[in-house]
Amino acid sequence: MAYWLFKSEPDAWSWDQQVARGDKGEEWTGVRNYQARNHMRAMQLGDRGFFYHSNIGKEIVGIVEVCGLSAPDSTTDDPRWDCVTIKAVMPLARPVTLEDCKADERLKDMVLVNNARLSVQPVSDAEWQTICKLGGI
DNA sequence: GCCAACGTTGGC
DNA sequence: GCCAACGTTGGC
Repeated sequence: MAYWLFKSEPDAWSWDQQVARGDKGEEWTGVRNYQARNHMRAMQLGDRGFFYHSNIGKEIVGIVEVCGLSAPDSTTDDPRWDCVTIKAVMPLARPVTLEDCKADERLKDMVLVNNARLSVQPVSDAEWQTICKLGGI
């Protein structure tokens, strides 16, 4: 199983909204970046991801699961763009901030730390474990 | 609100 | 295929 990180501005789509969708999940529409799209195409059902609030909070707040494979993004007619569907699994007991990640030697290679602008990112097994621990899970 | 970093577009 | 211009993201 692979691990990922999904970024969202809570103004546009927040963790609370994601939780409210329940097991139906939510299509992760609106990604218009090839790298991010390619990550979504590589996702398998059951893959887990962190849910990160950008701009406001700048923290990882929860864990999501891929419950729908990459499919055409319904918000555009442009056939280049796909998206997966994700559902909330559980919140972190303690949010892990970007600052926390930058301060932790074990997380210095995280994409979140090094490539702020990529909205869908891979997370390594070790990084996943570290953040879960920091998050009180 | 600013601005650096980065990705995309489009003219050549 | 290059690269300048432009738009967007996101941390500060």
